[in-house]
Amino acid sequence: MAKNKAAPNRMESIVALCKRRGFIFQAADIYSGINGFFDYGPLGVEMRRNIKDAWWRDMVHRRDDMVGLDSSIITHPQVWQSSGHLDGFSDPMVDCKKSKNRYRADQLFFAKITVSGETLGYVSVMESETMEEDARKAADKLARKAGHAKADDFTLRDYTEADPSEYELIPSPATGEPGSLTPPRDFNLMFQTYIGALRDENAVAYLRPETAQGIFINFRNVTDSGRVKVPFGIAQIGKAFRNEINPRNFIFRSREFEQMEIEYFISPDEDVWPKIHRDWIETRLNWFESIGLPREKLGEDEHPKEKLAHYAKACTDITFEFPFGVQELEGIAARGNFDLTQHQEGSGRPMDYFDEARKERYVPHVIEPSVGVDRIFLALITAAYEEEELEGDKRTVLKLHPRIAPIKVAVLPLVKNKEPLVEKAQSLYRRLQRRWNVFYDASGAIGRRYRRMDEIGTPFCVTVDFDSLEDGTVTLRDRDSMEQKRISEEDLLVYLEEQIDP
RNA sequence: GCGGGUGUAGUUCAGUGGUAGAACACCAGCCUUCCAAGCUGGUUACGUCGGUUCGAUUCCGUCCACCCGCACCA
Repeated sequence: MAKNKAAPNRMESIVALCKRRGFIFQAADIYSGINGFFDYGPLGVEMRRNIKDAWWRDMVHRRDDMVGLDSSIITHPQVWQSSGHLDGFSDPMVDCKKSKNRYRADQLFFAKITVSGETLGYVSVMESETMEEDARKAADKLARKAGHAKADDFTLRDYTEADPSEYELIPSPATGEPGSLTPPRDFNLMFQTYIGALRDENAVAYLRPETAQGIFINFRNVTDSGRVKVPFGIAQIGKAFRNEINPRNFIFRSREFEQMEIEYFISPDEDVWPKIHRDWIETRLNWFESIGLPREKLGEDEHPKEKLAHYAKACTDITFEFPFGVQELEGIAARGNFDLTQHQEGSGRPMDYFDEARKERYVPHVIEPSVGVDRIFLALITAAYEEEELEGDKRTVLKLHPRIAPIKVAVLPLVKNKEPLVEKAQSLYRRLQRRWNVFYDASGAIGRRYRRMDEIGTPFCVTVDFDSLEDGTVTLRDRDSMEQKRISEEDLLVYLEEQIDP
């Protein structure tokens, strides 16, 4: 993972641009901010919508085998019990302040060592096959130091069972010295909340850490109410929340983010999933390319078998070369029928599907393409950002795809103190505004206005000048090439439609 | 969460134990017949709380946030 030396500066410039032009703000920055949360400004919200709309249109509307869903954010706790998130997301951790090592508290074992009832101290070992012997050796060593042959028998307990008074006395496995271990701290990655006005412990619920489970728990609702037939997919766009231990890299890893997930249900035959898995990888790569991510910055990272969850058949990440390194953009997992089976057991409701063609029942398997809106946003904006040198002049430009750009067209009267120009420009502006998010700007020199639009990624500028009053043509200026051509209003509309709504 | 660094207009930077200036940006007006640079005027800042002090943006501490490493990332 080669790191670009200029990367930090590039990231800083992009973050500054996002703030300056109203794409992304630090959340609650008037109160000095809140770590891991972001607010999207007037341009950011447009771009976000464009990403989601493009995804929904291409993955749902333009396919025959997909339907949508919007499930609730606050979710029944049993959903997370069944899915495994409740257990998997809440490991208490212990830090050694001296060695800077971090341990899972339930994997760190300790014992109080005594000889004839007299306390000598504590020993600690990491969970392993030989931990009993290791602890015995350490205990006897402690005993010999104190002039005894052998320590009393002892029982190992894990660190979560330690009494708070013992934290100071248990040695760190790294240093062998006590006093450097912190109390076990819960790293519960799910946001907890309470349903109802009273804080009743029985009313605990969770903000979803992923949208996918909302799809699984509605599987029967969708198959019972729609006319879907395997293979088919359910798509969902929505916010998800994770208590990331350390959010980093701007919006790349944040605590509140938005996912676009698909659960694509397929037959359980073993020869089926590899091809469909592969198809989805290709579909998604092509989609990324279609919205303006350069192919050479996209990559595939296939998880090795031994790193997969026990139920998973395969998982391939689509990666992207961010300024801070190559990172995961989308995960495409073949999850077998683990989730439906879990919910079938957890809820007691059948999750099987009757395949009319095959005249048999089965619990479908699933391919899960899962991507973050915010990560796509960051990928797009970092890929689009350019600082160009133009004959001693500098131009900052966001080369965003017209489909993604927050403002599609700027309408500019060449000068603003000539009434007929302003009138004509405004009427064109009103006309385009019915269709797209467009912008009218009359202030300042024309070149300055072009550059302002470059910086926020507006792909087209249309300038109304004195010839426009004579023959009805306008100047169309292209953001990337900076070239201009004259075009009639009617041709302009056709051209813009082709470019903006492919 | 640990270690290091940082925190002054929107941005990039000055500066001082006696409460601050610039450039660019932005807004208004004038000018302007196609690529940021004209004229006039204007808005905007010492992250937070506390301590020391007659007085703190400045010194000290706390918290918050950001950046860089490490760890973490089901």
